[in-house]
Amino acid sequence: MKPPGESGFAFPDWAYKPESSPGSRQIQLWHFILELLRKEEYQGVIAWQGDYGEFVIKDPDEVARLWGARKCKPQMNYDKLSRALRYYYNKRILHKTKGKRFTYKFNFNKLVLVNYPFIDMGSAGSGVPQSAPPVPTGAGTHFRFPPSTPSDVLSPNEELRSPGVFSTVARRMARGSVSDCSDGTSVTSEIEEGGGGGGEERASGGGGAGGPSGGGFRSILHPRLSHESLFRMYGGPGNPAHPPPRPAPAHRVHPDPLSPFPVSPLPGPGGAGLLAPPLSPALSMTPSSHLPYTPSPTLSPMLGSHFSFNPEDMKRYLQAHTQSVYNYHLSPRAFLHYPNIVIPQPQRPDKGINAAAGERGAERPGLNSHHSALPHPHPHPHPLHHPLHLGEEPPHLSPFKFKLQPPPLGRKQREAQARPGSSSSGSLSSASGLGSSVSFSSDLSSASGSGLVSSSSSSGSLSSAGLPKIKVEPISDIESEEEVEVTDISDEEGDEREEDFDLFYSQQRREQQQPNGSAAAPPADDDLDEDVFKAPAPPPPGLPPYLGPAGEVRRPPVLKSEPGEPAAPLPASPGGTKCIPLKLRFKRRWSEDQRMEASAEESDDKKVRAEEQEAHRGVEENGEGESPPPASDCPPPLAQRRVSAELHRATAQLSLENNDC
DNA sequence: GACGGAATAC
DNA sequence: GTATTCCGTC
Repeated sequence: MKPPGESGFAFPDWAYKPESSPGSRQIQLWHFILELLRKEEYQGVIAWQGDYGEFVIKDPDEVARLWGARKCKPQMNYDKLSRALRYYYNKRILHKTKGKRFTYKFNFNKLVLVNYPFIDMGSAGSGVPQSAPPVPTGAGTHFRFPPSTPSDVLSPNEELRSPGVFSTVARRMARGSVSDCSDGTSVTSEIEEGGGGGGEERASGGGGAGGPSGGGFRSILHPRLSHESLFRMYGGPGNPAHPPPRPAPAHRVHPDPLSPFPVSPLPGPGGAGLLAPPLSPALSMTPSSHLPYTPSPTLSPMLGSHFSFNPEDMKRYLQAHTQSVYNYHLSPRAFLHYPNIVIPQPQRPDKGINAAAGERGAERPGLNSHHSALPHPHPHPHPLHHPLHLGEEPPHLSPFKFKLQPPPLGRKQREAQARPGSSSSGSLSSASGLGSSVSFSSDLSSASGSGLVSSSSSSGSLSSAGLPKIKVEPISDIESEEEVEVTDISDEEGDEREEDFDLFYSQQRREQQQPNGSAAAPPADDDLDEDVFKAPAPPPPGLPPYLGPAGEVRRPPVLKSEPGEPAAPLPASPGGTKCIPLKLRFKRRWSEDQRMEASAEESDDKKVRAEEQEAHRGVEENGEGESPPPASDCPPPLAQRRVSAELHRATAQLSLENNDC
């Protein structure tokens, strides 16, 4: 009905996109496996089995042969293929089901996050019970991982038998799966991009199955896509097939309207049904330990049916997983890859975040304490978690300031504070390291996006990726919970987890433990983090605080609790006995001035920021002239002039004062 | 059968 | 980076 480009995309493009598998220009083995798995004709050689995500290779040789054919490796055999599969263990894409021959299991967690970085989980503030209802996949059940369209989801009837769920492209791919090198491969590699090719629907495809979908996946693949794209793609819960690009929807940010869930993130008592999304086996793949959740087959209408890469499913899946993942110590790092991922924001004003909830280990199954795992450390209603849009974001669309959130606490701090019950008083609301950590990561992006991070004179590193220099690793221990049967990745996992936590916490600690931090505070002592979190590090000496007057913005209210004024170590009063460094004095003064001005003028953010930057620039020059200013925006002449004047005045004054010391 | 190191190809 | 190939080990 529709041109391939727009019609059902069933099989996510990324599965075949080179970009999705760096280093590999062809279909990846796991893609291939999935492909076979979903095709009835191959049920005889490979099929889903047992647990969710678990499959068995009934005919290793045949599978190998097929794989070999696809890859033009006639010499392929199960031994080799299995080697390849084993490599997936490390990547956590797969693991072996021990004790069962030729039986492996997908780790969809990994797959999803890795391949759906664009998925916005913002609406996930809602509460998807982390305990996803298991999908009863009886033997032979169709667990359609990849191929599925919204229509599938919406029409359970069809789902179980429509092989046609494959999009045209997918189908072609499918064909390719069995084709020999002669043409299959080439076709494969070509069409994937095209999407424009004619549609040859082979299997029962025909009309409905491939049904309309919300635009191509392709379009949203870009890691830096904005919410618009995302939501456009989703088409909103109500209308999955929403093709028309909406003009910069105002609700793009965590639009409740788009949330498939009720306003309240909390699964009301017994409200489970509502909260139970058609989760994929993915979740249950790691049912293990932490989640003594009770399977409730009745939860979702589609539950038993299938899980697919359908955006809806994926979204739900991710949301759910996000929740669970936090409880299970998902590595924040995983999210660092994807600034666009907006972690669910509980935004629940109430709350005492017993965040510790999110704490490792002790999970209360049915509970939603996990929400508190993602608390917004800031009281502000501000959607600080605004995903990074970098330059792409029209100014008018970004009514939010980007603020860096308190960096993560260090391990010690964490232990001290985030401990169970983590007194940590409301202040570090965060308690829940993870939640914050995540938001932190996204904030990082923001910061960098604002040009506040890159600084270092350097090239346009900013533009290149828009991402802060964060050392990211492909690993995503999304799975802190491994099944018993899972292969041994335990140690590595644990370590990573630790690390991840540290990453986050140490950042916070840095900020928190350095009352005297703002001005001086080079990354100081934080062990392992430095190399990982380059960007968020406290504003380098030469850099202006993120925004706003130094005194205000820099230190998040939550941290404010004690003696920790930025310039803290120094007497609050200018006339203090101590000798305040020129720089600091200036800063303070400047802040004051700014504040006054601000109140008087209500100048907008941008301006202030610019001014501030200017100011600091001035400081640098006057003072120790440390690092070059972020070659960023050019402040409005007006402001600049004013700033300049102000600067001079203040500087002079300060100089005088300084002499007293 | 399963695992994983090492070298290598792409 | 993702396989493929070999191969030794359990």
